[in-house]
Amino acid sequence: MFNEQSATVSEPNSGTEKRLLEAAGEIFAEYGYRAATVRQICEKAGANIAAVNYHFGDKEGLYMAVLRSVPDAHAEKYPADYGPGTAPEQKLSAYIQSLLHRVFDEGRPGWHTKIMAREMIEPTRALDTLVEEIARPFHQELASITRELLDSAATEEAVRLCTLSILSQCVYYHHARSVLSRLYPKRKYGPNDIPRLAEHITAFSLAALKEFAQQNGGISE
Amino acid sequence: MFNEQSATVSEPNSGTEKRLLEAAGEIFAEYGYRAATVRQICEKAGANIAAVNYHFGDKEGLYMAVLRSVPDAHAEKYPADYGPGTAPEQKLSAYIQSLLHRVFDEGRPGWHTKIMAREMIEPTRALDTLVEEIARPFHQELASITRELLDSAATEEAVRLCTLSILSQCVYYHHARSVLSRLYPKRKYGPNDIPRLAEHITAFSLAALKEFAQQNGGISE
DNA sequence: ACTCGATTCAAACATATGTTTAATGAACAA
DNA sequence: TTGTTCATTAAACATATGTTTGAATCGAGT
Repeated sequence: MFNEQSATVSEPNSGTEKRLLEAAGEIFAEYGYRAATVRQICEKAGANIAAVNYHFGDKEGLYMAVLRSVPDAHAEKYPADYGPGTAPEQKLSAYIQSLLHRVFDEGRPGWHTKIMAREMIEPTRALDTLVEEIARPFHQELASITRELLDSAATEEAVRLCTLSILSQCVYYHHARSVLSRLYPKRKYGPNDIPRLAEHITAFSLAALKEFAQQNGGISE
Repeated sequence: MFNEQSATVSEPNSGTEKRLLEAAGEIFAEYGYRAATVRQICEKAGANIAAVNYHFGDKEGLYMAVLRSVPDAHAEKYPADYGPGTAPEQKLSAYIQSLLHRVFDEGRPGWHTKIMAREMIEPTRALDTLVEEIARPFHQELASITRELLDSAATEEAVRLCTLSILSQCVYYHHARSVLSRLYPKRKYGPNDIPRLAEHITAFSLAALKEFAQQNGGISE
Protein backbone atom coordinates (compact mmCIF):
# COMPACT_ATOMS: atom_id res chain seq x y z
CA MET A 1 0.00 0.00 0.00
CA PHE A 2 1.03 3.57 -0.48
CA ASN A 3 1.49 6.38 1.96
CA GLU A 4 -2.15 7.15 2.62
CA GLN A 5 -1.58 9.34 5.65
CA SER A 6 0.11 12.19 3.94
CA ALA A 7 -2.61 12.37 1.33
CA THR A 8 -5.23 13.28 3.87
CA VAL A 9 -3.35 14.68 6.85
CA SER A 10 -1.05 17.58 6.13
CA GLU A 11 2.50 16.80 7.12
CA PRO A 12 5.81 18.60 6.83
CA ASN A 13 6.79 16.75 3.68
CA SER A 14 9.24 18.15 1.25
CA GLY A 15 6.46 19.55 -0.86
CA THR A 16 6.46 16.93 -3.56
CA GLU A 17 2.86 16.10 -2.89
CA LYS A 18 1.76 19.69 -3.15
CA ARG A 19 3.69 20.26 -6.34
CA LEU A 20 2.24 17.08 -7.74
CA LEU A 21 -1.30 18.19 -7.00
CA GLU A 22 -0.67 21.58 -8.51
CA ALA A 23 0.85 20.19 -11.69
CA ALA A 24 -1.79 17.48 -11.98
CA GLY A 25 -4.56 20.05 -11.69
CA GLU A 26 -3.29 21.94 -14.70
CA ILE A 27 -2.49 18.90 -16.79
CA PHE A 28 -5.74 17.10 -16.05
CA ALA A 29 -7.73 20.24 -16.80
CA GLU A 30 -5.94 20.81 -20.08
CA TYR A 31 -5.69 17.27 -21.43
CA GLY A 32 -8.31 15.30 -19.54
CA TYR A 33 -7.85 12.32 -17.29
CA ARG A 34 -7.07 9.83 -19.99
CA ALA A 35 -4.79 11.89 -22.19
CA ALA A 36 -2.80 13.29 -19.31
CA THR A 37 0.28 11.18 -18.56
CA VAL A 38 1.94 10.72 -15.21
CA ARG A 39 5.30 11.40 -16.81
CA GLN A 40 4.02 14.75 -18.01
CA ILE A 41 2.70 15.59 -14.57
CA CYS A 42 5.83 14.46 -12.76
CA GLU A 43 8.04 16.43 -15.09
CA LYS A 44 6.01 19.58 -14.53
CA ALA A 45 6.15 18.96 -10.79
CA GLY A 46 9.86 18.21 -10.86
CA ALA A 47 9.25 14.84 -9.28
CA ASN A 48 10.24 11.30 -10.08
CA ILE A 49 7.93 9.10 -12.11
CA ALA A 50 7.29 6.83 -9.17
CA ALA A 51 6.17 9.74 -6.99
CA VAL A 52 2.58 9.48 -8.13
CA ASN A 53 2.26 5.84 -7.13
CA TYR A 54 4.10 6.39 -3.89
CA HIS A 55 1.99 9.31 -2.73
CA PHE A 56 -1.37 8.57 -4.30
CA GLY A 57 -1.34 4.88 -5.07
CA ASP A 58 -2.11 5.27 -8.76
CA LYS A 59 -3.11 7.76 -11.39
CA GLU A 60 -6.73 7.67 -10.39
CA GLY A 61 -5.83 8.33 -6.79
CA LEU A 62 -4.00 11.47 -7.89
CA TYR A 63 -6.98 12.55 -9.93
CA MET A 64 -9.34 12.12 -7.02
CA ALA A 65 -6.93 13.95 -4.74
CA VAL A 66 -6.81 16.85 -7.17
CA LEU A 67 -10.58 17.14 -7.14
CA ARG A 68 -10.66 16.90 -3.38
CA SER A 69 -7.85 19.41 -2.96
CA VAL A 70 -9.80 22.36 -4.25
CA PRO A 71 -12.74 22.64 -1.86
CA ASP A 72 -13.85 25.52 -4.02
CA ALA A 73 -11.26 28.10 -4.66
CA HIS A 74 -13.75 29.94 -6.79
CA ALA A 75 -16.25 31.12 -4.23
CA GLU A 76 -13.65 33.30 -2.58
CA LYS A 77 -12.24 34.60 -5.83
CA TYR A 78 -15.45 35.51 -7.64
CA PRO A 79 -18.16 35.75 -5.01
CA ALA A 80 -21.70 36.38 -6.18
CA ASP A 81 -22.03 38.73 -3.24
CA TYR A 82 -25.66 39.59 -2.89
CA GLY A 83 -27.23 40.14 0.48
CA PRO A 84 -30.47 38.61 1.69
CA GLY A 85 -32.53 41.67 0.73
CA THR A 86 -31.33 41.89 -2.83
CA ALA A 87 -33.87 41.85 -5.62
CA PRO A 88 -33.98 38.53 -7.50
CA GLU A 89 -33.17 40.32 -10.75
CA GLN A 90 -29.91 41.51 -9.28
CA LYS A 91 -29.20 38.12 -7.79
CA LEU A 92 -29.57 36.61 -11.23
CA SER A 93 -27.29 39.18 -12.77
CA ALA A 94 -24.65 38.59 -10.12
CA TYR A 95 -24.96 34.83 -10.44
CA ILE A 96 -24.49 34.92 -14.20
CA GLN A 97 -21.52 37.25 -13.96
CA SER A 98 -19.91 35.05 -11.35
CA LEU A 99 -20.47 31.92 -13.37
CA LEU A 100 -19.02 33.48 -16.50
CA HIS A 101 -15.95 34.56 -14.60
CA ARG A 102 -15.59 31.03 -13.35
CA VAL A 103 -16.07 29.62 -16.80
CA PHE A 104 -13.46 31.83 -18.41
CA ASP A 105 -10.95 31.67 -15.58
CA GLU A 106 -7.65 30.18 -16.61
CA GLY A 107 -6.15 29.81 -13.16
CA ARG A 108 -6.80 27.49 -10.30
CA PRO A 109 -10.55 27.81 -9.93
CA GLY A 110 -10.81 27.21 -13.66
CA TRP A 111 -9.74 23.64 -13.12
CA HIS A 112 -13.09 22.64 -11.80
CA THR A 113 -14.95 24.01 -14.76
CA LYS A 114 -12.63 22.42 -17.27
CA ILE A 115 -12.52 19.09 -15.50
CA MET A 116 -16.28 19.12 -15.11
CA ALA A 117 -16.65 19.80 -18.81
CA ARG A 118 -14.52 16.76 -19.56
CA GLU A 119 -16.35 14.61 -17.03
CA MET A 120 -19.58 15.46 -18.82
CA ILE A 121 -18.31 14.05 -22.09
CA GLU A 122 -16.15 11.27 -20.70
CA PRO A 123 -17.29 10.42 -17.17
CA THR A 124 -14.93 8.80 -14.71
CA ARG A 125 -15.68 7.46 -11.27
CA ALA A 126 -15.08 10.94 -9.91
CA LEU A 127 -18.24 12.30 -11.48
CA ASP A 128 -20.56 11.27 -8.66
CA THR A 129 -18.47 13.19 -6.19
CA LEU A 130 -18.22 16.19 -8.48
CA VAL A 131 -21.96 16.30 -9.02
CA GLU A 132 -22.83 16.15 -5.36
CA GLU A 133 -20.18 18.53 -4.12
CA ILE A 134 -20.16 21.09 -6.89
CA ALA A 135 -22.89 20.76 -9.48
CA ARG A 136 -25.82 20.18 -7.13
CA PRO A 137 -25.29 23.17 -4.83
CA PHE A 138 -24.60 25.28 -7.87
CA HIS A 139 -27.81 24.18 -9.54
CA GLN A 140 -29.82 24.67 -6.39
CA GLU A 141 -28.55 28.17 -5.88
CA LEU A 142 -29.69 29.19 -9.33
CA ALA A 143 -32.93 27.29 -8.93
CA SER A 144 -33.84 29.30 -5.85
CA ILE A 145 -33.29 32.53 -7.77
CA THR A 146 -35.38 31.23 -10.65
CA ARG A 147 -38.13 30.25 -8.27
CA GLU A 148 -38.27 33.77 -6.94
CA LEU A 149 -38.56 35.20 -10.42
CA LEU A 150 -41.25 32.83 -11.58
CA ASP A 151 -44.75 32.90 -10.30
CA SER A 152 -45.17 31.20 -6.95
CA ALA A 153 -47.51 28.74 -8.62
CA ALA A 154 -44.73 27.53 -10.92
CA THR A 155 -44.12 23.81 -11.03
CA GLU A 156 -40.85 22.47 -9.70
CA GLU A 157 -40.34 21.07 -13.17
CA ALA A 158 -40.85 24.51 -14.72
CA VAL A 159 -38.30 25.95 -12.30
CA ARG A 160 -35.90 23.20 -13.22
CA LEU A 161 -36.26 23.70 -16.96
CA CYS A 162 -35.76 27.44 -16.68
CA THR A 163 -32.76 26.92 -14.45
CA LEU A 164 -31.21 24.66 -17.04
CA SER A 165 -32.00 27.14 -19.79
CA ILE A 166 -30.08 29.85 -17.96
CA LEU A 167 -27.21 27.61 -17.00
CA SER A 168 -26.80 26.28 -20.49
CA GLN A 169 -26.27 29.72 -21.94
CA CYS A 170 -23.47 30.43 -19.47
CA VAL A 171 -21.50 27.26 -19.97
CA TYR A 172 -21.97 27.19 -23.73
CA TYR A 173 -19.32 29.79 -24.40
CA HIS A 174 -16.82 27.56 -22.68
CA HIS A 175 -17.97 24.27 -24.12
CA ALA A 176 -18.15 25.55 -27.64
CA ARG A 177 -15.23 27.95 -27.55
CA SER A 178 -13.22 25.94 -30.08
CA VAL A 179 -16.14 26.05 -32.49
CA LEU A 180 -17.04 29.66 -31.82
CA SER A 181 -13.50 30.84 -32.43
CA ARG A 182 -13.67 29.22 -35.86
CA LEU A 183 -17.19 30.35 -36.64
CA TYR A 184 -16.56 33.96 -35.71
CA PRO A 185 -12.82 34.54 -35.77
CA LYS A 186 -13.23 38.26 -35.25
CA ARG A 187 -15.23 37.86 -32.07
CA LYS A 188 -13.04 36.27 -29.47
CA TYR A 189 -15.63 35.41 -26.84
CA GLY A 190 -12.89 35.51 -24.27
CA PRO A 191 -12.62 36.92 -20.76
CA ASN A 192 -12.89 40.46 -22.12
CA ASP A 193 -16.41 39.78 -23.32
CA ILE A 194 -17.72 38.71 -19.93
CA PRO A 195 -19.61 41.96 -19.24
CA ARG A 196 -21.26 41.94 -22.64
CA LEU A 197 -22.16 38.25 -22.47
CA ALA A 198 -23.43 38.57 -18.91
CA GLU A 199 -25.61 41.49 -19.91
CA HIS A 200 -27.09 39.57 -22.81
CA ILE A 201 -27.72 36.33 -20.95
CA THR A 202 -29.27 38.19 -18.04
CA ALA A 203 -31.57 40.23 -20.27
CA PHE A 204 -32.49 37.21 -22.38
CA SER A 205 -33.31 35.06 -19.38
CA LEU A 206 -35.10 37.77 -17.43
CA ALA A 207 -37.31 38.53 -20.39
CA ALA A 208 -38.27 34.88 -20.69
CA LEU A 209 -38.87 34.47 -16.97
CA LYS A 210 -41.01 37.61 -16.78
CA GLU A 211 -43.16 36.31 -19.60
CA PHE A 212 -43.46 32.93 -17.91
CA ALA A 213 -44.40 34.54 -14.62
CA GLN A 214 -47.23 36.40 -16.30
CA GLN A 215 -48.51 33.12 -17.67
CA ASN A 216 -48.72 31.66 -14.18
CA GLY A 217 -45.63 29.53 -14.15
CA GLY A 218 -45.24 28.89 -17.83
CA ILE A 219 -45.44 25.40 -19.18
CA SER A 220 -46.75 23.70 -16.11
CA GLU A 221 -48.03 20.43 -17.44
CA MET B 1 1.18 4.52 -49.60
CA PHE B 2 -2.20 2.96 -49.08
CA ASN B 3 -5.03 2.28 -51.44
CA GLU B 4 -6.28 5.81 -51.84
CA GLN B 5 -8.50 5.15 -54.82
CA SER B 6 -11.05 3.04 -53.11
CA ALA B 7 -11.40 5.54 -50.31
CA THR B 8 -12.73 8.20 -52.63
CA VAL B 9 -14.12 6.38 -55.65
CA SER B 10 -16.73 3.76 -54.93
CA GLU B 11 -15.60 0.36 -56.17
CA PRO B 12 -16.95 -3.16 -56.02
CA ASN B 13 -14.85 -4.10 -53.01
CA SER B 14 -15.82 -6.86 -50.67
CA GLY B 15 -17.47 -4.39 -48.34
CA THR B 16 -14.73 -4.25 -45.77
CA GLU B 17 -14.36 -0.54 -46.22
CA LYS B 18 -18.04 0.10 -45.70
CA ARG B 19 -18.19 -2.08 -42.62
CA LEU B 20 -15.12 -0.36 -41.29
CA LEU B 21 -16.67 3.07 -41.73
CA GLU B 22 -19.87 1.94 -40.09
CA ALA B 23 -18.12 0.41 -37.09
CA ALA B 24 -15.72 3.31 -36.75
CA GLY B 25 -18.59 5.77 -36.72
CA GLU B 26 -20.15 4.10 -33.71
CA ILE B 27 -16.91 3.56 -31.84
CA PHE B 28 -15.55 7.04 -32.44
CA ALA B 29 -18.86 8.57 -31.40
CA GLU B 30 -19.00 6.53 -28.22
CA TYR B 31 -15.39 6.63 -27.08
CA GLY B 32 -13.86 9.59 -28.90
CA TYR B 33 -11.00 9.63 -31.33
CA ARG B 34 -8.27 9.01 -28.81
CA ALA B 35 -9.90 6.36 -26.67
CA ALA B 36 -11.23 4.39 -29.61
CA THR B 37 -8.84 1.62 -30.67
CA VAL B 38 -8.40 0.25 -34.14
CA ARG B 39 -8.59 -3.26 -32.74
CA GLN B 40 -11.99 -2.47 -31.29
CA ILE B 41 -13.18 -1.05 -34.58
CA CYS B 42 -11.80 -3.92 -36.65
CA GLU B 43 -13.36 -6.49 -34.36
CA LYS B 44 -16.77 -4.81 -34.64
CA ALA B 45 -16.35 -4.64 -38.41
CA GLY B 46 -15.18 -8.24 -38.63
CA ALA B 47 -12.01 -7.14 -40.34
CA ASN B 48 -8.35 -7.75 -39.80
CA ILE B 49 -6.31 -5.33 -37.73
CA ALA B 50 -4.31 -4.27 -40.75
CA ALA B 51 -7.44 -3.34 -42.67
CA VAL B 52 -7.53 0.18 -41.31
CA ASN B 53 -4.03 0.98 -42.48
CA TYR B 54 -4.55 -0.70 -45.80
CA HIS B 55 -7.76 1.11 -46.65
CA PHE B 56 -7.32 4.44 -44.90
CA GLY B 57 -3.61 4.81 -44.31
CA ASP B 58 -3.85 5.29 -40.58
CA LYS B 59 -6.30 5.83 -37.74
CA GLU B 60 -6.67 9.51 -38.50
CA GLY B 61 -7.45 8.75 -42.13
CA LEU B 62 -10.26 6.50 -41.00
CA TYR B 63 -11.56 9.20 -38.69
CA MET B 64 -11.59 11.76 -41.46
CA ALA B 65 -13.26 9.29 -43.80
CA VAL B 66 -15.98 8.68 -41.23
CA LEU B 67 -16.71 12.37 -40.99
CA ARG B 68 -16.69 12.71 -44.76
CA SER B 69 -18.88 9.65 -45.25
CA VAL B 70 -21.98 11.12 -43.67
CA PRO B 71 -22.72 14.17 -45.81
CA ASP B 72 -25.63 14.70 -43.47
CA ALA B 73 -27.79 11.72 -42.84
CA HIS B 74 -29.81 13.80 -40.45
CA ALA B 75 -31.48 16.22 -42.79
CA GLU B 76 -33.39 13.45 -44.47
CA LYS B 77 -34.29 11.68 -41.25
CA TYR B 78 -35.49 14.64 -39.18
CA PRO B 79 -36.26 17.42 -41.62
CA ALA B 80 -37.28 20.75 -40.16
CA ASP B 81 -39.87 20.91 -42.91
CA TYR B 82 -41.20 24.40 -43.03
CA GLY B 83 -42.18 26.05 -46.26
CA PRO B 84 -41.16 29.52 -47.36
CA GLY B 85 -44.39 31.08 -46.10
CA THR B 86 -44.20 29.68 -42.59
CA ALA B 87 -44.34 32.03 -39.65
CA PRO B 88 -40.96 32.48 -37.96
CA GLU B 89 -42.41 31.25 -34.67
CA GLN B 90 -43.25 27.95 -36.29
CA LYS B 91 -39.89 27.80 -37.98
CA LEU B 92 -38.22 28.19 -34.62
CA SER B 93 -40.37 25.50 -33.09
CA ALA B 94 -39.60 23.11 -35.93
CA TYR B 95 -35.90 23.91 -35.80
CA ILE B 96 -35.69 23.23 -32.08
CA GLN B 97 -37.60 19.99 -32.38
CA SER B 98 -35.38 18.86 -35.21
CA LEU B 99 -32.22 19.72 -33.33
CA LEU B 100 -33.38 17.91 -30.21
CA HIS B 101 -34.16 14.82 -32.26
CA ARG B 102 -30.71 15.03 -33.72
CA VAL B 103 -29.15 15.49 -30.31
CA PHE B 104 -30.90 12.53 -28.78
CA ASP B 105 -30.60 10.24 -31.76
CA GLU B 106 -28.62 7.11 -31.06
CA GLY B 107 -28.29 5.92 -34.64
CA ARG B 108 -26.29 7.07 -37.57
CA PRO B 109 -27.10 10.76 -37.65
CA GLY B 110 -26.32 10.87 -33.96
CA TRP B 111 -22.67 10.33 -34.76
CA HIS B 112 -22.20 13.85 -35.91
CA THR B 113 -23.61 15.33 -32.74
CA LYS B 114 -21.58 13.09 -30.49
CA ILE B 115 -18.39 13.52 -32.43
CA MET B 116 -18.92 17.26 -32.57
CA ALA B 117 -19.39 17.31 -28.82
CA ARG B 118 -16.07 15.57 -28.38
CA GLU B 119 -14.34 17.81 -30.88
CA MET B 120 -15.47 20.78 -28.84
CA ILE B 121 -13.71 19.53 -25.76
CA GLU B 122 -10.76 17.84 -27.43
CA PRO B 123 -10.30 19.27 -30.92
CA THR B 124 -8.55 17.28 -33.61
CA ARG B 125 -7.52 18.39 -37.06
CA ALA B 126 -10.97 17.45 -38.28
CA LEU B 127 -12.63 20.30 -36.42
CA ASP B 128 -12.09 22.89 -39.14
CA THR B 129 -13.88 20.70 -41.65
CA LEU B 130 -16.66 19.93 -39.20
CA VAL B 131 -17.23 23.58 -38.42
CA GLU B 132 -17.42 24.67 -42.01
CA GLU B 133 -19.52 21.79 -43.29
CA ILE B 134 -21.87 21.28 -40.39
CA ALA B 135 -21.75 23.87 -37.66
CA ARG B 136 -21.73 26.96 -39.85
CA PRO B 137 -24.77 26.16 -42.00
CA PHE B 138 -26.57 25.03 -38.90
CA HIS B 139 -25.80 28.26 -37.09
CA GLN B 140 -26.74 30.34 -40.08
CA GLU B 141 -30.07 28.64 -40.49
CA LEU B 142 -31.03 29.42 -36.92
CA ALA B 143 -29.60 32.93 -37.22
CA SER B 144 -31.90 33.71 -40.12
CA ILE B 145 -34.89 32.63 -38.06
CA THR B 146 -33.71 34.70 -35.13
CA ARG B 147 -33.27 37.69 -37.40
CA GLU B 148 -36.86 37.41 -38.51
CA LEU B 149 -38.09 37.30 -34.94
CA LEU B 150 -36.03 40.24 -33.76
CA ASP B 151 -36.65 43.78 -34.80
CA SER B 152 -35.22 44.60 -38.19
CA ALA B 153 -33.02 47.18 -36.49
CA ALA B 154 -31.32 44.46 -34.45
CA THR B 155 -27.56 44.37 -34.58
CA GLU B 156 -25.86 41.41 -36.19
CA GLU B 157 -24.19 40.89 -32.84
CA ALA B 158 -27.55 40.81 -31.10
CA VAL B 159 -28.78 38.23 -33.59
CA ARG B 160 -25.67 36.19 -32.96
CA LEU B 161 -25.99 36.27 -29.20
CA CYS B 162 -29.64 35.28 -29.31
CA THR B 163 -28.86 32.49 -31.74
CA LEU B 164 -26.25 31.13 -29.38
CA SER B 165 -28.65 31.42 -26.47
CA ILE B 166 -31.19 29.24 -28.25
CA LEU B 167 -28.64 26.77 -29.52
CA SER B 168 -27.04 26.36 -26.13
CA GLN B 169 -30.28 25.27 -24.55
CA CYS B 170 -30.77 22.55 -27.14
CA VAL B 171 -27.34 21.02 -26.94
CA TYR B 172 -27.09 21.27 -23.16
CA TYR B 173 -29.27 18.26 -22.52
CA HIS B 174 -26.86 16.18 -24.51
CA HIS B 175 -23.65 17.70 -23.20
CA ALA B 176 -24.73 17.50 -19.59
CA ARG B 177 -26.70 14.30 -19.74
CA SER B 178 -24.30 12.44 -17.47
CA VAL B 179 -24.62 15.19 -14.87
CA LEU B 180 -28.36 15.62 -15.27
CA SER B 181 -29.02 11.93 -14.81
CA ARG B 182 -27.23 12.14 -11.49
CA LEU B 183 -28.77 15.42 -10.41
CA TYR B 184 -32.31 14.34 -11.17
CA PRO B 185 -32.38 10.54 -11.30
CA LYS B 186 -36.15 10.49 -11.61
CA ARG B 187 -36.22 12.68 -14.68
CA LYS B 188 -34.51 10.88 -17.48
CA TYR B 189 -34.18 13.69 -20.00
CA GLY B 190 -34.07 11.11 -22.73
CA PRO B 191 -35.65 10.85 -26.17
CA ASN B 192 -39.10 10.57 -24.62
CA ASP B 193 -38.82 14.07 -23.22
CA ILE B 194 -38.16 15.69 -26.58
CA PRO B 195 -41.66 17.16 -26.97
CA ARG B 196 -41.63 18.62 -23.47
CA LEU B 197 -38.14 20.01 -23.81
CA ALA B 198 -38.84 21.41 -27.25
CA GLU B 199 -41.96 23.12 -25.96
CA HIS B 200 -40.08 24.68 -23.08
CA ILE B 201 -37.08 25.85 -25.08
CA THR B 202 -39.31 27.29 -27.78
CA ALA B 203 -41.49 29.14 -25.29
CA PHE B 204 -38.50 30.38 -23.30
CA SER B 205 -36.67 31.64 -26.36
CA LEU B 206 -39.73 33.13 -28.05
CA ALA B 207 -40.59 35.06 -24.90
CA ALA B 208 -37.09 36.50 -24.74
CA LEU B 209 -36.99 37.36 -28.44
CA LYS B 210 -40.39 39.05 -28.33
CA GLU B 211 -39.24 41.20 -25.46
CA PHE B 212 -36.03 42.04 -27.30
CA ALA B 213 -37.95 42.93 -30.43
CA GLN B 214 -40.07 45.40 -28.50
CA GLN B 215 -36.91 47.03 -27.22
CA ASN B 216 -35.73 47.65 -30.75
CA GLY B 217 -33.14 44.95 -31.10
CA GLY B 218 -32.29 44.42 -27.49
CA ILE B 219 -28.79 45.01 -26.27
CA SER B 220 -27.42 46.69 -29.31
CA GLU B 221 -24.33 48.32 -27.96
C1' DA C 1 -4.55 -23.16 -66.39
C1' DC C 2 -1.96 -19.17 -65.60
C1' DT C 3 -0.84 -14.49 -64.20
C1' DC C 4 -1.13 -10.38 -61.77
C1' DG C 5 -2.96 -7.02 -58.94
C1' DA C 6 -5.86 -6.37 -55.05
C1' DT C 7 -7.13 -7.91 -50.63
C1' DT C 8 -6.82 -10.38 -46.30
C1' DC C 9 -4.39 -12.45 -42.63
C1' DA C 10 -1.31 -13.69 -38.64
C1' DA C 11 2.59 -12.22 -36.71
C1' DA C 12 5.89 -9.11 -35.42
C1' DC C 13 7.45 -4.40 -34.40
C1' DA C 14 7.93 0.11 -32.13
C1' DT C 15 6.39 3.03 -29.01
C1' DA C 16 3.81 4.99 -25.11
C1' DT C 17 2.35 4.56 -20.56
C1' DG C 18 0.99 3.00 -15.79
C1' DT C 19 3.21 0.47 -12.41
C1' DT C 20 6.69 -1.96 -9.61
C1' DT C 21 11.19 -2.81 -7.65
C1' DA C 22 15.47 -2.51 -5.47
C1' DA C 23 18.92 0.64 -4.24
C1' DT C 24 20.16 5.09 -2.20
C1' DG C 25 19.77 9.12 0.70
C1' DA C 26 18.12 11.93 4.59
C1' DA C 27 16.43 12.75 9.06
C1' DC C 28 16.04 11.29 13.57
C1' DA C 29 15.90 8.30 17.85
C1' DA C 30 18.17 4.98 20.83
C1' DT D 1 27.42 5.29 16.16
C1' DT D 2 23.78 2.54 14.69
C1' DG D 3 19.41 1.36 13.12
C1' DT D 4 14.90 2.60 11.53
C1' DT D 5 11.61 4.97 8.84
C1' DC D 6 10.22 7.78 5.18
C1' DA D 7 11.25 9.78 0.62
C1' DT D 8 13.44 9.77 -3.76
C1' DT D 9 15.54 7.80 -7.74
C1' DA D 10 16.82 5.09 -11.92
C1' DA D 11 15.77 1.13 -14.00
C1' DA D 12 12.98 -2.44 -15.33
C1' DC D 13 8.40 -4.47 -16.17
C1' DA D 14 3.85 -5.35 -18.21
C1' DT D 15 0.57 -4.02 -21.05
C1' DA D 16 -1.92 -1.50 -24.66
C1' DT D 17 -1.92 0.27 -29.13
C1' DG D 18 -0.83 2.11 -33.89
C1' DT D 19 1.70 0.38 -37.53
C1' DT D 20 4.32 -2.60 -40.68
C1' DT D 21 5.58 -6.86 -42.97
C1' DG D 22 5.60 -10.81 -45.80
C1' DA D 23 3.01 -14.62 -46.97
C1' DA D 24 -1.44 -16.45 -48.29
C1' DT D 25 -5.80 -15.94 -50.69
C1' DC D 26 -9.01 -14.36 -53.95
C1' DG D 27 -10.79 -12.77 -58.47
C1' DA D 28 -10.78 -11.18 -62.95
C1' DG D 29 -8.71 -11.20 -67.45
C1' DT D 30 -6.01 -13.68 -70.97
